[in-house]
Amino acid sequence: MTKKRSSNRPTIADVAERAGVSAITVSRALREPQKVSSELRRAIDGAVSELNYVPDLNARALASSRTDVVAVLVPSLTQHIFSDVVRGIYDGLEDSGLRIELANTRYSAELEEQLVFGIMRHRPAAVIISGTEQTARTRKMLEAAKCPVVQIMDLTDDPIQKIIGFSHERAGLEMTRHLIEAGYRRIAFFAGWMNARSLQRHGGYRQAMEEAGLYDPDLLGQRSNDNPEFSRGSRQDFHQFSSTVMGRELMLEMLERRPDIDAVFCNNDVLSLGALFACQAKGVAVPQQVGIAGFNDFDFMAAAEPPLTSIRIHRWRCGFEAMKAVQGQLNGEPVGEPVVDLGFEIIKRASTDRNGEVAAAAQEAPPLALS
Amino acid sequence: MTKKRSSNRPTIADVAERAGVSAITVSRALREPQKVSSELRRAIDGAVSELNYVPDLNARALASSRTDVVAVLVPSLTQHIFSDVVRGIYDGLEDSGLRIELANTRYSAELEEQLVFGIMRHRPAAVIISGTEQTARTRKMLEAAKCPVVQIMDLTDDPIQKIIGFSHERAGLEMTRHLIEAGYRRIAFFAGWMNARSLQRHGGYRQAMEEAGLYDPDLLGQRSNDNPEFSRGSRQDFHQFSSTVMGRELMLEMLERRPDIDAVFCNNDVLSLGALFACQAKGVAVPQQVGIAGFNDFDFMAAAEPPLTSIRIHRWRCGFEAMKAVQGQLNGEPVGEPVVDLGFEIIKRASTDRNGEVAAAAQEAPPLALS
DNA sequence: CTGTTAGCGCATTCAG
DNA sequence: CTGAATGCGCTAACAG
Repeated sequence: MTKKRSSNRPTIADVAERAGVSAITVSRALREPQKVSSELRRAIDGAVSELNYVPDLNARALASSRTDVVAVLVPSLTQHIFSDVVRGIYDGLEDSGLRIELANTRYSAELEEQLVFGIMRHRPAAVIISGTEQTARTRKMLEAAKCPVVQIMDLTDDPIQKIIGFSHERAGLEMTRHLIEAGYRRIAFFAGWMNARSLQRHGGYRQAMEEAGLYDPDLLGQRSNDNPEFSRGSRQDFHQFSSTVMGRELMLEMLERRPDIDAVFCNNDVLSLGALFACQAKGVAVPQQVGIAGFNDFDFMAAAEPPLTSIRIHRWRCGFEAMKAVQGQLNGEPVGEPVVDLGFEIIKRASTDRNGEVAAAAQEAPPLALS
Repeated sequence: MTKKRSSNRPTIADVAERAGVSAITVSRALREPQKVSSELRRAIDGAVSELNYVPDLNARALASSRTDVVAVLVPSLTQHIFSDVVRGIYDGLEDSGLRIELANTRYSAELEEQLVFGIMRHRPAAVIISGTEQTARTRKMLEAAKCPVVQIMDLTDDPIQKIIGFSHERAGLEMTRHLIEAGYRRIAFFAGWMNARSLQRHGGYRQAMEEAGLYDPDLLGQRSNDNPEFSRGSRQDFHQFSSTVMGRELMLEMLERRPDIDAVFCNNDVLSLGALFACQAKGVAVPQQVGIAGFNDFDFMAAAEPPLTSIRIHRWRCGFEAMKAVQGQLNGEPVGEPVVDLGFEIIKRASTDRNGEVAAAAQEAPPLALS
């Protein structure tokens, strides 16, 4: 009878035999070297490299009912805001030996639920998930998972376990106040893709405008969300809805429809870039005739002509801290603060500098340091 | 004696008992429903949902020595070129039930080798990996893996199994020829982060320039690659090296050092955007005084003022096709063509339209009225 | 510090 | 179409 061993990869038993020890000693030498005498350790290491032994993590997962996979769910892979978050997560990995299973929820709570269900079958070591709009079933699965769960990129009083993010509403509020203080009055809001967080930002904008007696619902630039492309099967993603092209279109339309506007607050830097190009194309002076502000503070905002005002959010850090929180809990540390507010900063640049204050300062220290 | 069962999740045996069948029938009903009578299937489905049974994929992986994990390795998560590829890969997943383990190689072949080693311990169903610059050991591991391996985003005569991409050298060549045909002569090349593919693009540029007797090595704008930040532990990624800020800096430097240049071919659209802003800041007319071309054709290129010429590459499709190729092989289909060239398109826009052929009317607009 | 025993939960034979 | 026996490769729990 032939042995069942379909693959002829060496197993831990082969290593044990070769090193003249038992399998469990090999297992220990690999996972907790300090618990094995250096003599045996040397023999085992030798056998491992001679045999080219590679542990089977699936078997390990089954035997120990633990894995080294951290599941990460984000609504988009192409919006830099999330790719930066994901990069922060990866940078937080370092040499932890953990691995990332990344899932794309496409801003759909239903799809997210399906993905979480699939992920649970893997028994992940931890879950990092964006936002707070999980379905009831998703939340239940996550609560039942008995592993660290960290929500990111938003805030709530009622996190599943822990949430690390910032207030979109306050950010929208403060930026709008900045625009009002700068002297702008008819401030449009460009929405792009209206997800829950966009709505919060708009809520802040609305509050600030109402406080100042300036709110006008007509000053909203957006596209319908009722687009069949957003359905699950879509391959288009929704990325076209927060594109520079759309920012340009929205601005051209707004200049046509409401030529009296004197500023636009864009829900997304990418839109604000398009708005700037529209102004350039129409000969509209920024910031004198129209002020422009974005959201996220991507790198191009500082490089634009004129440099564009934005809200710097700590997206990289959000991912990084989430990963560190996961690792801490995996090491047995307590959960700590359930709500971590990373804050944000209003970065004032020339595009909203109607009175030339920033420009005056910039005379002394040019924004771009050349080599 | 207590049962070992640490977790009290239901197992396939519990379902079997409840449904009055054997475990293997449950297993089959779940994986190949058509091989089980509809009567039993109903009973099993009932038991599954009553018990809330969720199969343990780690056990399945161990028993079948197969997994549903596709490992994907890319050099960066934040450059849109790769986030678009990754999105294509995800869009290709559809309902295949496959999962993605995504790894970030940070443009380091050594890190890539370590990551591949780690991934192999998971016995992935397939591997999708960017480029052709794997180390010898990486290649060996991949060849030994006995699973589908697809390389992407480049071409080579000697793929590990299959490669899907396009020729960076030809793209560089054809864009440079376009610039020369448009009447430009002193054409600078902005490199940004000089990886293997950037070098190929530059090779194409150089060839075209030499053919025309125009090559001048002094017309290169780049930053040193010998930056310690690029080392493995870096949290900065190299993203600053292909940023809009850097494009602006490179252009300002070049205008200073070689005021005679009449065009720049940027290795990356993001750089070209910065170059455009630099021209605007200095009052340099695009495309009349200086032509600008990029690489990738990101969405903002069409929205810029003036719209920017670029090379459209099929990055989304590259990811999508790679995923489809993987699925095909997993379904037992042959590998097919080992080298799949997806090509590229030169997208000519106003920024290189020196003679006003593309958009005569669009250039009527008055010069930018910005400070 | 090291070894023995006994599974982890499922899928692969091969029978019926 | 269904089932019984067996082991995938590793590690937990105890013992020595």
